[in-house]
Amino acid sequence: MNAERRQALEATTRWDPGEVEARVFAEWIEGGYFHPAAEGTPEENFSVAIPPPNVTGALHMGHALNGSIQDTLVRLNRMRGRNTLWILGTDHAGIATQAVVEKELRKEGTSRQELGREAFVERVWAWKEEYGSRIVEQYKRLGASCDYERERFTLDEGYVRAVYRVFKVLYDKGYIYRDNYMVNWDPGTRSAISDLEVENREVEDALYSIDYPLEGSDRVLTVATVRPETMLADTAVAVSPGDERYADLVGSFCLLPLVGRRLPIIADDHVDPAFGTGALKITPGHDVNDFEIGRRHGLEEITVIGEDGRMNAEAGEYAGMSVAEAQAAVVAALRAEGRLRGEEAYAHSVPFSHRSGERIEPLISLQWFCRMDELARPAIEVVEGDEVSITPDQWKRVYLDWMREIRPWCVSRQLWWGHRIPVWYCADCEGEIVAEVAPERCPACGGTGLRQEEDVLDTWFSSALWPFATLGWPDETPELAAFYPTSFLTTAREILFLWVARMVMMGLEFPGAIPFRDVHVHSVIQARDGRRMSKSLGTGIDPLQEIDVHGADALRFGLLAMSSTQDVRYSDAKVEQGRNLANKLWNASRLILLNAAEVEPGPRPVRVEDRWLLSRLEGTIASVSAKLESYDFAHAAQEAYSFVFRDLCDWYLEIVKPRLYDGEEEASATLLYALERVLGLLHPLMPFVTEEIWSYHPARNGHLVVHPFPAGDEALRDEGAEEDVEEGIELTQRLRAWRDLAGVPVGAMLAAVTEGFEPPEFVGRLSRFAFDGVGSDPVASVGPVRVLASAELDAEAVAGRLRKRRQELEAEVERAGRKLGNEGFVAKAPAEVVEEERAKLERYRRELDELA
RNA sequence: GGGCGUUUAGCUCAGUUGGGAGAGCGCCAGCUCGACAAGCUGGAGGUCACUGGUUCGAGCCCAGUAACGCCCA
Repeated sequence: MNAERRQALEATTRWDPGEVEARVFAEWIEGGYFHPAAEGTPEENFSVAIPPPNVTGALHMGHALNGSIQDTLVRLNRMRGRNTLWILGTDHAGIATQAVVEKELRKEGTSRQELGREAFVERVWAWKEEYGSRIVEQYKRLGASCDYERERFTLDEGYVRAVYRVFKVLYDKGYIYRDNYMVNWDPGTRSAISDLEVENREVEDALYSIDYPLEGSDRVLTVATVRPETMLADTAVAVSPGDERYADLVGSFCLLPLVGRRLPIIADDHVDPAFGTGALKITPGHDVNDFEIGRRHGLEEITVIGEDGRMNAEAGEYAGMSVAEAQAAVVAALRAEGRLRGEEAYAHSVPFSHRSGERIEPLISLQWFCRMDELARPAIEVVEGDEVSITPDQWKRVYLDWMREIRPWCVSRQLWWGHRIPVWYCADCEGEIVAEVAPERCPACGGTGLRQEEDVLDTWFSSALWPFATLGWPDETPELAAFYPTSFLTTAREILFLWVARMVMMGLEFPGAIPFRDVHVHSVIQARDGRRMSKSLGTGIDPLQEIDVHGADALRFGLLAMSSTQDVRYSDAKVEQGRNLANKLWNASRLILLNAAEVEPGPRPVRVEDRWLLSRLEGTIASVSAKLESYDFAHAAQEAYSFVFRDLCDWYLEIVKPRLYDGEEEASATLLYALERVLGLLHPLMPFVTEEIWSYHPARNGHLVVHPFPAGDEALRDEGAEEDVEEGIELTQRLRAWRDLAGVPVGAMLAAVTEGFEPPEFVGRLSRFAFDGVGSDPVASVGPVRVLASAELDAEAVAGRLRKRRQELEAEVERAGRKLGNEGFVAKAPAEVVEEERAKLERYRRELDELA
């Protein structure tokens, strides 16, 4: 270390991440450490595909935790010498991105319709070029060691080929088809959305009872509905097949009020005879259940609400009204005709769009669907057989439950931004052509009047191909050969179905292998008050701001430390703990690096405490490694923290200081060796501070990011040393506590003797006791130590302390005695447990005797 | 309606196969001791949601109750 560097290290008494992080990150990029050659096999290599963030998005806490987890494992494996690829990129987020650009257009007083499709799509690309890299840049702030040279986007040219290939193959297999079917129509985005994009919420509505007169009779059939306006599209009334009240009516007709249409009265199992009057109006055009009933009975499907959310021409005099206006008008008309029997408050579950927030309008619409049952079968088997493991365990069941009940997926969206569905319609023969590249003429009739399907694919359709499309599939690229299947995937549970399940299905169907071996579902970080973190609620906490204040290492450590198998609240304290650990490590390193003699680092223990430290370090390395490998990040972080604070700093550095200042070679070599291993161990968790400290280490011969991760060295394990030093530590703490409670001045050196026990040297030094005491009588006992009388001791305080200790011991003797007096315990508990209890009792009795 | 999860110190959370309740933060008292006040030393603080059961012994196992949360329909 030159004089300038030395001076800088001396002067920096507090870890300051600000300038360092950007500089260190640039060094990593320059070194090309994140850009592996496409060599080796997926079994030898380690690869991860990032859950692609939305291109319109900004880094939030979910990304930050997810990124911290991935980067920790990626760095661990890279340091272990595996060829490691972490591929990143963004998805095009059809609805979100289109919405952002449409908003811009509105401000400019224009619209996408005015621009036309081609110009609009160009405009979105321009937006993407300008703002789309924001979130990628933010991942760098976190320290994420992704391969930024292999960044991908779901609308890249190559990626589009993958999407079209998949569409064509699934179409040819008959899985993808076009059908008039009931979909979740989102009036907000004017597009169909999938079941998974719908959220059901409790809503307080009114339940109206309406009398439908029976044909040729004075009787009426009363039905209940929360949507009276849809009665205009009623095509039947249904009752339960077993319902005796209506058995005679099945097969006859009633008349639809306001409209006058004859409605057949049918019997269907779906009707719950206990709900309302047991008679249900059937509106196949506007209700999911009614649609199913309608198809079973071959009912007419009438549509009275249009895609704009307004009543259409079929609604007659109500045409042009919004749904709410129509409802009011229909209710008023029914009341005027005396058909409204009742109205009561009614709470029920209503679907809303996750995309626009608007209430879903179930509509029959011509859409593209993908049948999922065949695709799901193998995806169920690989998880049942643990070929793909999902942890924590509960998520495996959730995945399987959903997969076993899987339904067709509506994959078309009425948008312009996305993968335009690769289907062309022939104007001449009305043929339907599916092709990976635009056909010039119709293969059936040779006609050239081809028109491409207007709709685009659901963004998740392309995201489902992420693990292999990012590696170049459908081409047989070196990347695909080297890195597929990927090693693991970590994600939030909310996209387990939306994304993870679909990746498994597509991976098995296309490259023909599972996309990843392990899926780890991480916790959701909630706001400090336990509410959901959300921009609209104003409860979000910005990870970049936390990085600005505390440093990326602190945030990473904090997030890992607070993560769990359940949801957790964001903990500022844990992030501060991370910051404190970085600072502690920095300062402990300064102590070592500025004072160590110029020696080759290596374990050179001379005293029991040296062997203790080396052994504890081995234990920590083994334990932290095992916890990281099993996705137990919180305990790994906790253990690393505790080793640095307690073992290394509170005890070892305090114990070894005099030898370090004396320039003792053995102590220096051992400390430098331990520091090297600690930096390696902590690097995956806190890459910046460890890399920066490493730059001052005399053994450095390259960046820490590719330094070998410390492997276990069983030869350094020493149980005896661990026991001896732990005993010394405990005694030191008892002596310190005794001093404090006996009111001894802080600096005073106390005289004492030990009986039949030679404590390690550091015990007396750190507790300020001189064990070579001569002369006066013992005035107190602390374990094996007899404290001798001296002027520093306040007799009354000492006596008080003695009384307190005696009370403690009496309570313990009483407790142990009672336990051993229990015949059941002595007879049935394992012998070793009983023996342990006897030994305790003995020890307490002895100390009590000594105090008397 | 079905399923899952949670309830432990003032706060946020750990508690492995049942054998004397832990951490971080906060709190109290003390400490400019040649790395660090983002620090050091010592301390206080818990009817482990509730009820019952199994057991020599339950935070942990079983049954039930309550509150909160999530997913699916």
